[in-house]
Amino acid sequence: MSPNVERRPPVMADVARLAGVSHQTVSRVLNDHPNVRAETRTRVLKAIDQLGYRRNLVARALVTKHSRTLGVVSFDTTLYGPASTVYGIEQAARDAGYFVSIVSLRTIDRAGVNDAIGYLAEQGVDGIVVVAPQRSAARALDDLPAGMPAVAVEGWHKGEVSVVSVDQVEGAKLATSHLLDLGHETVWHVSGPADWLEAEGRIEGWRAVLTAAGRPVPDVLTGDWSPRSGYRAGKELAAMAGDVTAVFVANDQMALGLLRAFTEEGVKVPEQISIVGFDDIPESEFFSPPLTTIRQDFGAVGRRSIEVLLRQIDSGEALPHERVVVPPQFVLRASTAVAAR
Amino acid sequence: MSPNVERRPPVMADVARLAGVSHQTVSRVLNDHPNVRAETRTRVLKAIDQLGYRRNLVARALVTKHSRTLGVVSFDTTLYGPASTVYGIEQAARDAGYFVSIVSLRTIDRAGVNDAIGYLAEQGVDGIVVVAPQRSAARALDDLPAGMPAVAVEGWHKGEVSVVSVDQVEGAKLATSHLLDLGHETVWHVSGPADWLEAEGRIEGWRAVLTAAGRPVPDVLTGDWSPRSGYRAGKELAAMAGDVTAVFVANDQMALGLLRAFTEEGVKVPEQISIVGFDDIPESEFFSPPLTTIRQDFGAVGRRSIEVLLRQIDSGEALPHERVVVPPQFVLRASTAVAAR
DNA sequence: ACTCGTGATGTTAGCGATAACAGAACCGGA
DNA sequence: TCCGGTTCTGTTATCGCTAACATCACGAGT
Repeated sequence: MSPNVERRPPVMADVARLAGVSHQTVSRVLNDHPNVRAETRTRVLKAIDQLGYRRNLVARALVTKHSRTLGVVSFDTTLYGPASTVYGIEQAARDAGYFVSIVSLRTIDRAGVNDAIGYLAEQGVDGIVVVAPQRSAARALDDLPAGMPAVAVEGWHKGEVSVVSVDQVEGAKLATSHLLDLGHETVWHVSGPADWLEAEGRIEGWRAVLTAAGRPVPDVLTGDWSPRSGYRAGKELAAMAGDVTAVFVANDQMALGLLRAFTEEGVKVPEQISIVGFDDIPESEFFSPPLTTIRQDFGAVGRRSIEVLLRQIDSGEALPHERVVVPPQFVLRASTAVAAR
Repeated sequence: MSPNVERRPPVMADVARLAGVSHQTVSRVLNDHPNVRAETRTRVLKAIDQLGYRRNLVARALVTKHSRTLGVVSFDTTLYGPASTVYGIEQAARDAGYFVSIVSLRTIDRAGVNDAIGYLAEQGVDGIVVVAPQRSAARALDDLPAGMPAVAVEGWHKGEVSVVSVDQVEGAKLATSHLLDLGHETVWHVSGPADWLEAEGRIEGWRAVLTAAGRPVPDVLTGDWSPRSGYRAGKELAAMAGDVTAVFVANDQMALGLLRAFTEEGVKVPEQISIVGFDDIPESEFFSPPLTTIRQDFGAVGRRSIEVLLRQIDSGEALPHERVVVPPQFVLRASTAVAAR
């Protein structure tokens, strides 16, 4: 017999009625508008509390044109890199008072990324972060909805959008130089899949160092980031044991595969072959032997990308495109040693 | 000199004007309402295409009371388990035509989870998935907004909400039984942190098997899921090498730490000590030795939780609480062997 | 010829908030 | 005392869409 059998959540007007003010005053209290008498404010606050009122951000977004939601398009957030990046993005966004809506693509291609961006645009996000590590995905950024603030992460892209990424080339140089400094004649490379920009950057840095030092540049072995592909590459490399003394592997998971293959083939690391990985996943320190690697600060990448994006959103117009580069860090552990003579 | 210097995105009325129909007819076309003449439909579609119109889901949500967005509250989505679960949730949600808004907590406690749920509720999500592997977080589910469809994942909870999870107890039994079957006198256990429900379930299963077999139940060593904590536990265990012949470790990352510690201490796996892990992360197969472990199908957990949640949303009312259990799977590899006599 | 049902379309009224403007109360200074 | 300017509060319009109802044309049934 209660007057409201229909358990409708309270709206601003209900609060206003209970507090004996207009709904606009309630709105003012909620938005910290200065011109509200302290006594009125507390009365409103009390009413809000009493009714368990929560503001409806959908209605608010409709009139303000701002949803305080950011869209993130990513690829396979199961992988350590994307997962960490997205985590960093989400943390930074929330600290800035934004929500994050995520679309995680199974396969990545221009159409898929475009669809995702379209959905997010319909949903009214204020800006979009595209974690686009692949060339095909990066291209999708060319046809963003006009005026939509956006930033690409880990996607090298010379075009119409700001980019935040770890300096892959530099990281690869660090790894390769380290190995050369240890006295190795040359360094082999197990790379990531061809379409990935990160894979390309790492090849580039590796090749640059070898070339600059006048060393022979061995053929690249190509993996797919998985430990299994590293394992296969490891078997190949083990078969050439005499020739190969140093390998730069494009990520830590593949490096684990190499380690396993070498163990099976009786190749000792680092005595016979030195290995450097890339990423510094939490496991690397406990591989056997602990892996020398290049750390990527994914958290920083996430934070910086939100900074760039919010700057665009706040300015309200198209800013010149930024290019933020996060430096990689060399981590020395036990998988590398002076070349055997 | 263009008439619309102000580049406002087109709205339904613009489309209607161009197509020479009312905005309501445009709405009908967009929502696949049957009563629209084919010729009219194509005309509208053409106008939509011509203007590059996208519907405003915020306005739609305001009137329909459905945002077609689901909220996900999780903890540290950098970890393999949560990351995979969230990925599965996102995929399943999108297949069902829902967006996913994510809040990733840094530290997990009742207040934090409550805040997150509150934010999502304001944002107008149609339902909430809480990945609540800790007791403190699971309790937050008791004060969900009334009428909000919700499901807990990996959180054992006897209360007022549906739960989807992998059968931790069963997994632990599988692991422990395997070790006993191999002839080990008893099995030691390195567990996860105390507050975690999964850690508790694994202890429970392990203890149950030992007790049922009338074996001594050693003290539990407690870790924090990290490889480093496993490493520490490994050092302790290595010091008791003679007594310890089999260890069930609560996750694969800690198992890696044990492996490393044992390698350093010259303890051979599986010759001297057998190890079983939990999770089956992609790396486990390439540990040295490859790790025998218990696989959790996180993708299935994500899918099932969305099924349960959508069922609640679609029914429009409070359904009886479900308890969905996803079976774990035993994966035999090379880190376990028959007990030395 | 006159209903009546049905399909196709248009008109109107909100959804729940904020923006913009309007009005009331109160202040100090001439 | 009166006036102009702050402060505080209320009223109205609006965001872009869908729901509900109204309207109109048309063909079938009597």
